[in-house]
Formats: sequence, structure tokens, C-alpha cells
Amino acid sequence: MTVPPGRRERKKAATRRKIADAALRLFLERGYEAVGIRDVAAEADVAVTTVFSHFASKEALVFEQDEDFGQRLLRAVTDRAPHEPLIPALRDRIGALVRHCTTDAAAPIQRMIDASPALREYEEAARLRHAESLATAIAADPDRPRTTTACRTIARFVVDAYALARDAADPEAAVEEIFRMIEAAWEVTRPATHPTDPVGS
Amino acid sequence: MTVPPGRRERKKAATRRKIADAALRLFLERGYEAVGIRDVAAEADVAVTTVFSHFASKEALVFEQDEDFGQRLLRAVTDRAPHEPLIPALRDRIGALVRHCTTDAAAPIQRMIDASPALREYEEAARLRHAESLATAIAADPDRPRTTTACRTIARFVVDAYALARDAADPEAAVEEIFRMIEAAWEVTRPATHPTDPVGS
DNA sequence: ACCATAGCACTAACGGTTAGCTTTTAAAAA
DNA sequence: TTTTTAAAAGCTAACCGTTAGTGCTATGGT
Repeated sequence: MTVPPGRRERKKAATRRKIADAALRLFLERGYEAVGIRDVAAEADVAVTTVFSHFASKEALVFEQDEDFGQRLLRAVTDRAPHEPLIPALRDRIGALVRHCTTDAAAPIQRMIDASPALREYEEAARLRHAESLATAIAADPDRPRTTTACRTIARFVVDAYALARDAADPEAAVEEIFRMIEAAWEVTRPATHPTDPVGS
Repeated sequence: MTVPPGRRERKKAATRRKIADAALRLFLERGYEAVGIRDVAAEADVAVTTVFSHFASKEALVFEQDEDFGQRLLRAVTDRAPHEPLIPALRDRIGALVRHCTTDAAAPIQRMIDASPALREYEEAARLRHAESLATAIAADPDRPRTTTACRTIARFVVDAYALARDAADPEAAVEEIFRMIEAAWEVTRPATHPTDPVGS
């Protein structure tokens, strides 16, 4: 309840980071599947139940930092200047996220994820959730109104773009190419307007 | 090696069906999560290991028949008449699949899947695999050539359409709406051609 | 100083999944 | 036919992620 960050919360955060660091170290050392939760707990010198009180699952240990993906995507929609077009804003944000994940020192982590079906599935499931919240943000946008289906569809296309671009040979070019497609898909959902009424009803 | 379907394979198929039937019966009776693999094995009167020698996972027991989803989608691309446009063929096929899953007597099964996060994740992961094979089929199509990225993107959009339409209030209308978007996205990937050269290079 | 509570530990277990090994039984070889 | 092989199924026991139950300790509010 108090404003100052108490010692308790600092300790809790420290334990959390200790666990995450130990886990990542072991995963990169021996491979994700070869390391058990019990190994992680021992390395971090905590109990198994403590691990699960900080992380919902073994996979969540890997995506600890990556959790703000959805937040960033949402802000690309909600925090943009008035009348700034939606799709280019999303394209730029996705481009930045892709760059962050391909050029960063996150290369070994990326290789680890690609090597584990369980991790890939987890990431994809997380993306689905992000698509859901992105869809509601788009639907609430003061832009020209679209149907619920159109918003959910575009949201899904956008998160697909991230996954597709990352796997492409040239991720940056792929973002451009995919977003040309998304832009076209978004355009055809514009409610009909008279040519003399370009602002809409 | 012999041509007639040997007794062995018949018995094996019988065991498989016995297991799948028992599993579905129990799942619908008590709920998916409330039924253990050991319960299924007992109901089918087989050993637990036998269940896993026929099905890769507990979730696979539910999607036993649904495995031809990918096949049907592929045939929509490969088996269509020459010069029949690609996207409408896919739209019709997706529409048929959606209808099959919403109007059929598969309603209780659908409710069961919706109620279990594990099953929804499994289905989504399966769709990703379908998208991959669909992408290669589209890339190999004698249609106007597109980039690998464009093919993979459209494949993903198409399988998204299935998931999105099923969850929509009016699935049939949603298919139409989403495929108008997909059609537009596909159009902008057409390689540049002279207006006097409509067949392409 | 005192107490409510959050954080953590420990044990034990559950449920999906797999490994190792034996038994049955259909199919092929002799 | 008899013998051999190998697939199919069984049993036991375990691994691994995850959770419930319980209690201890230390922190923070009063």
C-alpha cells in the first residue's frame, strides 16, 4: 500500500531475477529440454514451489522479459498522434520489434526457442492473446469504424506479420512486404463513403 | 507386403477405434480435464502404453477425425481446375469446413474444445502446421509466381480465417468478409505486369 | 512490542508421458 | 508343418511439470 518500494518487494524481485538468471544460464548451457525445474530450483537455491510462485510455467522462464510485447503493440495503437494512420504505425512498431529480436544479442536465445517445440508453441499461444487485446484496441480506435470481425482479422494478421518476418531471410524487407498486404486488406474494410465525403460519416 | 488388408492391421485399427470411441465417450460424459489417460485405458480395456502407441498425446484423442483438415485445404489448391482463381477456391473450402464444424452434430465436441485451454492450444498449433504445408502448395502453384513470404503470409491468413470465422457470430458472413480482405492482400502481391501483357512474363 | 501476512520451504502427490522388458500373436521363412 | 521374426499389446516403474497442504520466518503496519 505504501509508496516507497519496501524491502519486501525488493527481495521478491531479487529472488525472481535470481531464478530467471539461473534458468537462462542452465538452458543455454545444457539445452532447454535437458534442464528440469528441479535443476533450476537447485541452481537458484530456492524450492521448486518458489519457482512456480514467480513463474506460471517452465516456458515462462524463457519469455520473462519478452512479456511487454503485447504492451508495446497496444501502445502503437493507443499512443499515436491523432489522425496518424493506423497501419503504418503498427508496421513501424512490428519492424522495431523484429529488429530487436534479430539483431540483438538475443541470438542464442532465439536459437534455443527454435529448437524446442514446446517453446515455439508457447510463444504462438502468447501471440494469440496479444492479438485479442490488439483487436479490442483497434475496435476502440477513433478511426473510421470497422466491424468486429475486421478488427480481429487485422489484429491477427499483424501478429502473424511478426512471426513471419522473423523467420524470413530478410526480416526488414518481409515486414514491408507483409504490411503492404495488410494495408490492402485493411483498406477494403473501409465503410463505404461518398467521394465528396472523404472524412466519413 | 500382401495386397489384402491383413488381419493384423484390421485388429490394430479396431483397437485404435475402440480407444478413440471410449475416450470421446468419457470426455463428453465427465469433461475433458476430469478424465485421465488411465481412465481412458481402463474404459477401452487396454494398457496405458497402448493408448500412446496409437495417439501421440491426450489431445490427439479428440482430434482423431479432424486430421484431414490439412488434406482438404491442400486439395483445394492442388485439385482445382486450371486457371481457376486461387483465393475463391480457398474461400469456398474454408466456408465448407466452417459449415461442417458449426452446423454438424459436432456441437458438443466443439463446446468441449472451447472449454479446455489445452485443446485450443493444440488445435492452434495444428493449424500452424497446416499453414506451412499450404504455403508450399501455393508456392508450387502454376499461378502467377509470388515471393515465398507472400505465399506463407497468405497461407497463414487463410488458416486464420477458419479460426476467426468459427468464433464469429455469423460464421458464413465472416468468411465472406475475411476473404475480401485476403483477396485484397493477395492482389497487391501480383508481380508488376504491363497492361498489354495480362498473362505475365 | 505485537500481530497479520507475504514469501518461502518441504513433502507428497497427481497426471501426462516414456523406458525397459515380457508375453502374445500374426506373418513370413524353413 | 514347424520354426522364426517381429509387430502389437501388456506391466511396472519411473520422469517431469505442476499443484495442494502445511508450517516457518521475517517484514511491515499498528
